[in-house]
Amino acid sequence: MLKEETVSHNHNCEECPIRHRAVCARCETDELERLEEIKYYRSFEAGQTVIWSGDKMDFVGSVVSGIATLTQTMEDGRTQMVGLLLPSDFVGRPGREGSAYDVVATTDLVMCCFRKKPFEQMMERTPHIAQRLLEMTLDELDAAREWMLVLGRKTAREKIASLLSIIARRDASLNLRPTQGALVFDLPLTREAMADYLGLTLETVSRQISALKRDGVIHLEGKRHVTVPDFTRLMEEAGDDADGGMLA
Amino acid sequence: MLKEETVSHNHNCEECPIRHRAVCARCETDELERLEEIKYYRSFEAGQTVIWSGDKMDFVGSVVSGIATLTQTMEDGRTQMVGLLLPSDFVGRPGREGSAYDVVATTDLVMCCFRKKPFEQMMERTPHIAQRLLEMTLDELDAAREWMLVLGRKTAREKIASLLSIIARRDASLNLRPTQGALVFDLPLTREAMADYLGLTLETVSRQISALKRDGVIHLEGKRHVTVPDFTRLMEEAGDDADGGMLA
DNA sequence: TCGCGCGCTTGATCTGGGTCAAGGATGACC
DNA sequence: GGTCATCCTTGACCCAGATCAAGCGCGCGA
Repeated sequence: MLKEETVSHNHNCEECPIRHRAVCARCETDELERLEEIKYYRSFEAGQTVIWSGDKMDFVGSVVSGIATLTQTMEDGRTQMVGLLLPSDFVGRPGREGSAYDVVATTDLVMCCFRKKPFEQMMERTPHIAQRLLEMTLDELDAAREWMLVLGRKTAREKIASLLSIIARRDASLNLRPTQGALVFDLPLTREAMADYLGLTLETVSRQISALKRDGVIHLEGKRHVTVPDFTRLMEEAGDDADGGMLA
Repeated sequence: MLKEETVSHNHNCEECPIRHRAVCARCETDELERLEEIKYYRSFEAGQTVIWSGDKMDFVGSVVSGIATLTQTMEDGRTQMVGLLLPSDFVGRPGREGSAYDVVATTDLVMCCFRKKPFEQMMERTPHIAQRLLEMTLDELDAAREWMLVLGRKTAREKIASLLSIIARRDASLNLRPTQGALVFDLPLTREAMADYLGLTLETVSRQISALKRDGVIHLEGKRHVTVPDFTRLMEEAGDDADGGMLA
């Protein structure tokens, strides 16, 4: 099967693409040097599982490139995605042995990993890291709570529109593309993964995407390439205040 | 209308009932003394709003006694509860001006508050506070993600059972009541509040509670007083692994 | 003691999204 | 170029939970 590969040649932190957004964002040069000593890269192919729920995790790390998902599964197979990990997002929890979720690479994925023990020790000595991690965790908590509203109270159509607007927004902020005019991006998820994120079935996802296309809210090229001619319209379809800060 | 009251006589941190679970759990005596200088108590009556979403928050704090809820509301009135605040839980976010949610007291409530600015400054100088806050935030994130599974994938009956088991568990851990045998507790929420937590209507909540009663999973005295004769049975009804750690 | 309101229950009916089922498109590999 | 698998779409039907509606019971204020 697909074999995971540990990349040996260390990249330089200073020119890391996620340098300014990851856990290490606030670190000084000397702190970076110490981090560099305990870091290593790992690559995963699309579809590979990074960690299984319950497995012992001996590392924490950041997504450098690619996309991963955090999912929870019930005994009977029902699954719910509980997080979408984009570049700069943090994986793992200091101070906990096992992973609470399945982490799966949905695209080819590169992660910058730190061995957990040394990282935890560094955290104690390096407030910049703990501060940044707290800030990131609070942001994730906000995102999770926003998602609770989506899951609990929105219609299927609103759910799809919400997901599209989140992906569009994240994509735009990552690529620093100007927001005016049409937004264009690729869906990083299959219909099934979207369904798992939204608490729907893949059939409903497909139908609602078709409906949004029919109504001119989005435009599709192939199955994955999306154009949003009017972002405000999409926000309305999502049931959000149309003012919601475009610049995260 | 109900008037909020600022309690002036400061209680002593050392003998505070939430001393060992709140943000200050890790603080040394001297750190507590400094906290004590910037702290004050506020009381709210059942039904009062502590903060409105969007309002400027000039404090953060801990729930000392009573219960509050965190809710989000859409323009058309649909509302979703995104958090249940029990004694020792933290309210507010360092490093952010406004509140993202409505915070409402559902029972009479006492909070231990800190002015935000001084608290933020103390956090920088007192790693014990930041560490504890990170730990608590990570726990809340786990809870939010567990709730995403409930909202996205569980049936109405499973949702009710999940809520009951959470309340039972929290109640048991708070009151250090032994878990063996029947669990007994009072529901701190109206049917409507439960519906808002679970992404259901209050009618469905009522019907499912009646059904669980009819099936002997729970026993009701009045509308709020619940007896759970067999906790394992309740966990099964919730769709959870029956092993899920009883001792949080 | 009465009456009123709030929180709750229960019934009847409707409907959004799930389920089951049948293909269609695309791309990898032989 | 054909086969196969994966991902996606669309249709027909069904059901869990929403919606609409009526009424109960308890606590509180007059």
